[in-house]
Amino acid sequence: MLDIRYVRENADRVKEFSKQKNYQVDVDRVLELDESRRELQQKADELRTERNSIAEAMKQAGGNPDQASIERGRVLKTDISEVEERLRVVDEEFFTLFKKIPNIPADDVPVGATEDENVLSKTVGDKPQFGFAPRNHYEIADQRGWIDKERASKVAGARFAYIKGDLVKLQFAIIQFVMNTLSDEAKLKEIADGAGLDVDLKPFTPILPPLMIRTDLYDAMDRLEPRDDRYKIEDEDLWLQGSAEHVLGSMHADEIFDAKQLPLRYVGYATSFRREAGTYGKDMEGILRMHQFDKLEMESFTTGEDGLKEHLLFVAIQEHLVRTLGLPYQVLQKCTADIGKPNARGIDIETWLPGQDKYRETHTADYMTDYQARRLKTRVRRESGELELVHTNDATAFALGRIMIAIIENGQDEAGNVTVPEALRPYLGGRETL
RNA sequence: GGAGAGGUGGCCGAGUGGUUGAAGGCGCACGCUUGGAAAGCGUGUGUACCAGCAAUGGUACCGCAGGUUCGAAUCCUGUUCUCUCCGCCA
Repeated sequence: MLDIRYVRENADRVKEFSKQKNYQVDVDRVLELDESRRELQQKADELRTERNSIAEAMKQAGGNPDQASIERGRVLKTDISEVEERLRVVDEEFFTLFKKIPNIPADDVPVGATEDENVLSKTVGDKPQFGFAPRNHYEIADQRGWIDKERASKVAGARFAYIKGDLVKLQFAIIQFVMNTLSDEAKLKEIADGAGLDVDLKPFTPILPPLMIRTDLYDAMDRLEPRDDRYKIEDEDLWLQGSAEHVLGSMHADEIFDAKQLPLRYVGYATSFRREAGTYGKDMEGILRMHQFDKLEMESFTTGEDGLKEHLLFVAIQEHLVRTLGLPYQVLQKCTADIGKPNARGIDIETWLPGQDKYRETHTADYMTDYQARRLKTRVRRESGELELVHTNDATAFALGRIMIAIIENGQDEAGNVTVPEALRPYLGGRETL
């Protein structure tokens, strides 16, 4: 959520940015409602002031009954509840509309109407050359007995899979590799230096979060909508999370950090759930798009002035991870229409998939400024004693399914063996191929 | 699932329907003291919204939502979460 004071003073900019991000919001109506809720609030305050002073006078009088005051008190009571009811109605409409206003994009976010207008900012690594027609991950996995979707379909339906054998070992190797990298200060220094970033080197704390989240916190994270893409737990006020971001970012709701505690960095491992509504028939082969997938996700809380640097650090970490696995990739600066509603800035990394002869999205980095923190009420007390909202960043470390697809397709040979990236070998008993 | 206990400020912990935004303690900040520190002493120390240049003032908040009352942290109802015991269970 934005700061309403900002909207009052910059209505035209807010309208313009909302349009650039493809969100239709009636900003004028929001301001109208803002005005009337303040009027009603003031009215309610005045009535309560009178009620309180009557009660005070009554108290001074030793609690003796005074008919006039009692009468007046009764009238005030109904007046107050009447004003409160009007306020409640206005508030409801106000917040419903106000929540729809997206975050303001950072200055350097390219303006674009669709994801086709994302800007390619760099391409890294050489695509592997094969002396044969490279196959896609599913063909290889099928041959190797790594993925069983037929039985998964019997048990759970479409977009589920049993991951089996060496592919499971590979997943756990990747997890170890990431956890070790991100909790190592020396590694972070190497990454930050490589990207020319002067940042705090505090390591990430590994986290295994809950996979369910309450409605109010999900909404405060601005990740509940569209609900069609979420799984609701029947008879409970709970949803399955769609990304560790959702349960990590909401972790410190209603908390006030001491400035010294920041930056606070987490790397969470979580199985994520998505209904993939509206993608029927898309990416049905293999495990590229599943209802359930495992993901390593970074999340951090910083001061406002460190937020952008943190975002850049996250992207540098993502690049480091992909590069260290020897995978070719490209970095895209997402345009206004694609960064997402709570985002001020967003970067995608697409990794080369020879089997599809395409780069496909494997990573996203989101910089939310204080947009999420405002509703979560996650704040920091500065040295001066001032309270400020924190800035939140989240970014994929690895979406395990997708990165394993990339490893399989880039590392394949004609026989269906897969070369293990060197960085992962220590976690696979030194094996060079799977 | 059954039974019971309890949610008060950064933390612990008082609280008889009105002098309680909230005792007391801890913590923290500043000052005094000291060669320096500790101890000791003193002062201060919640959040949000509204008005105001500011000082400040008003309102709300004692898990949450209702209700009773001139007046609710305190009484009533519902609800939620935590803890303990039993049951079940990895």
